[in-house]
Amino acid sequence: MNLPTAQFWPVSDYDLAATLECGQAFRWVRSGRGWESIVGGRWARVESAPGGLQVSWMGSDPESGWLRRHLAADEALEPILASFPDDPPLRAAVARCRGLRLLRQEPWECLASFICSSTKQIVQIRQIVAMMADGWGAEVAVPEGAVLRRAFPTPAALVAAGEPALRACKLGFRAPFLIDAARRLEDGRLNLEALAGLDTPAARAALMEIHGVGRKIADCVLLFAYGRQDAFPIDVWVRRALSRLYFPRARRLTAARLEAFSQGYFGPWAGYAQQYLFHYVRLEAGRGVEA
DNA sequence: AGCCAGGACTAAT
DNA sequence: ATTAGTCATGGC
Repeated sequence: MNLPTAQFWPVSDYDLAATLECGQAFRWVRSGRGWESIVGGRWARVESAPGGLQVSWMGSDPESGWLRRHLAADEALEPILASFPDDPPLRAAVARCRGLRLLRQEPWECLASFICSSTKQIVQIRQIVAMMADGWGAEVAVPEGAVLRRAFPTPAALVAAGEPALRACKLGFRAPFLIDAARRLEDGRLNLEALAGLDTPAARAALMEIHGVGRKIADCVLLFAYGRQDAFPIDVWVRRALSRLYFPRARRLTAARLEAFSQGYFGPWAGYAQQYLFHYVRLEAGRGVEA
């Protein structure tokens, strides 16, 4: 009954550590030699194995599409990497981060997490998300000894929790932003499912109606939850990467300049290229990836 | 101890 | 149309 289903997936070019700890998602936690998380309200675990991934999830349903989709395990990485511009920065990033995949996240969890992310370190974002799940996430079935046992809280649960309770989770000034987002989903002013049917600029504009969601956070959601490769989040690290690697002697780089460059230069998998650059410069910065 | 973090908003130039 | 100040909190 309360037993997980296990499968081996043959997959090449999959670096779990890079994928799960590169700051695109915040709920995958180490569990022995692998990682576990709650994905779409279901407990899951993944571990690297010779020639692929050893995965398990809670329940007896052998249907694994939801987990394959989340982990992007069916995506061929080779053509993606081959599409990158052949320049020194990306060659170095691919050499260092090969096997990094973009996950396909639940839109609400992704949106809520990145609302919490502004001027926070990745390790802190993980803590905040964990506290919110512990506080208001629904219990899910998990195997014995599991590290995680609660789903990410629903919008209604966070509205009910209220701003003071969210501030107690160290959200600070982001607490009212998160509640604004949750209310918009509750009353239908924002429909995350409908965003899938909009083009990227329209979907971005819809997300940016939320107080506390600007261009960068909107692009994170578009890329990490909707797979929009024309979304290119530029945070402090990517800004540094772009300016150092591609504009080494520009004195003053405006956001508009960097955005224009990122839109034209990186090709059909620009979002992927962005994450390779992000992870690469953080690794180079020295223990940039949190413990 | 001080600087910085996967920013965004508002008000003042 | 750009720029400065502000917001909260903690890792390093």
